[in-house]
Amino acid sequence: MRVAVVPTGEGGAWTRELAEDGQPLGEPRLWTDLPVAVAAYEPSGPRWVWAHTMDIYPRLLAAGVRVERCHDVELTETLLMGYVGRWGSPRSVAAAWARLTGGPVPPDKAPRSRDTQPTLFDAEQADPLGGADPLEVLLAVHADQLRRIGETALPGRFRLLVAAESAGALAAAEMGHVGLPWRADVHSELLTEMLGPRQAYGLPPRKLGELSERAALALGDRKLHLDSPAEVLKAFSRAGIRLSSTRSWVLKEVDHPAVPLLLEYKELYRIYTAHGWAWLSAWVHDGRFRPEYVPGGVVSGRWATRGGGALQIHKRVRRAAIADPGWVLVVADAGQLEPRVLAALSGDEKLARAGASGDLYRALADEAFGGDRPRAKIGMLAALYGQTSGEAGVLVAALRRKFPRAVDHVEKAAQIGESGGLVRSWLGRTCPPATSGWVEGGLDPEPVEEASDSGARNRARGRFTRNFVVQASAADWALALLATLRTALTGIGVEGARPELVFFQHDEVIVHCRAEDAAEVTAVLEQAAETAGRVVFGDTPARFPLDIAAVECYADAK
DNA sequence: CGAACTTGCGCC
DNA sequence: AAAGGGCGCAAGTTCG
Repeated sequence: MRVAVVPTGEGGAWTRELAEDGQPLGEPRLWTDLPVAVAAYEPSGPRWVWAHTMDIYPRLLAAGVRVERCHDVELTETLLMGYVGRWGSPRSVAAAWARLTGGPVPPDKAPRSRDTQPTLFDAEQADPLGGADPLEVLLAVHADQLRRIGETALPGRFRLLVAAESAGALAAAEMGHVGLPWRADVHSELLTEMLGPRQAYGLPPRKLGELSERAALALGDRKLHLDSPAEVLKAFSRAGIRLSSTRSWVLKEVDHPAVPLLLEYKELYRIYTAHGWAWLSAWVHDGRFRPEYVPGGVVSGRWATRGGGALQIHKRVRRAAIADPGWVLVVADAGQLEPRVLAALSGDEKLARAGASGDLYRALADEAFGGDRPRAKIGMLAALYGQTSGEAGVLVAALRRKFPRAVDHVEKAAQIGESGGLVRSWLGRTCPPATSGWVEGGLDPEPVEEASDSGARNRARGRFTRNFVVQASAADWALALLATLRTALTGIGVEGARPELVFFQHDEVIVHCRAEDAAEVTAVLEQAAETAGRVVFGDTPARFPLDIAAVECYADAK
């Protein structure tokens, strides 16, 4: 059964039971309390149909209510509009309703920020519906979505995509709610160790000051401002060294006494600004780092975050992610995921078998690169990213001789992109069109470019679509893993001390659990990875094993 | 003055 | 001649 739910704006909710095809089964029901309504239905295992998980579910979690399944209408609308090449069209329920009824399509609101708490269908939103009943509108849009899903080329896969995307949104809200265990005291000590003690507001820590002073002196300008690339370039040029940029890989090639100082400064400065004390006080509270995940925030289906930079936690500060006493972090990452996904996508059984041996790059090296593993890896990544410079082109050619199906698959995706076409992930997530922005009713005209520029742009587009098919299909798999996992974990441990999913980053998950539950969690993880592979890719010889480590500290996992 | 863009780095 | 995908973030820089 499905149950549609619309918050009333005064803390209550309207609900209505639906059949699997979206047709209403009973009459609308008014509840004075949203969490009570949801908690009442949840034991019967419904799929909740609601506008936007990240609006509703955090409120439920705050009230202690967890749900198993949902259909997120906004995320689904985004997938469906993307499927027909209308990426960037407004995705709200009101917009979908307007398209359905031929009314004027309201633009989406600006992205929700952390400190606003908008309610869908509140006063501000009531207008776009033109007085229509919000529950009726939700029902109509949902039923229409089910119809449109049925009309896609591969409805079974698209249904799975919608379910996985929606389950991912549930997981995102749950992870934002529970947070990654984070020891602020350990983090602060770490910073002091690396940077020197924290200074008064605005002043850089001692070690940064010393480094920048020494680097500036070495470049012969005591007042040189290292944070300004332009100034640094000028200083090097005065020393007779012309640089294309101040990127660290460029600097590494230069023999000058200021270079090692500058490189060390850059690394420490990075940690200071991105993961320093300011980050700590903004994002870590009560022993947990609580980022705001944005499911579907990346066109490829990867998540984004809004603040906190949860998907870019610097390796050196992972030392502060420490399990609660008596608990452990079970860290699992899908090693070599993208080449394995490519094997499944392309039906390249030979590549799949290479992956089945464990270390895919090792097997690749033995098969096609005379045992040279580093070259095998570069060749594979070059094929995935479209790199042709240096040695890469030769390595891709070598790869292609032994694994033609896999390499041809990404080459084909690149060709489609270069000629202006769209590509899709395995489950049907579609890449955005080449032009920068779709506006409702037509393409945004772009200024005419020089012929040479358009060639470069087409090739860039080809690299994008080439990578999209693999990255987005890997995201399909990762979402299926997450969906399987969050359900499977509820059966482990004891009430009040269940394992909790605390982190997800593209191809890696962290489960926080009691030490005595770690073995069971590990088994469930392995099983979930297996299930995700089978559910998403069906009958394929490709394997998607997880590297799993149960550790007290995140930094010890790798 | 803030907005919008650029640079360079971190993660995958 | 060169040709590496996706992001977020913070500081610097430029623009209105």
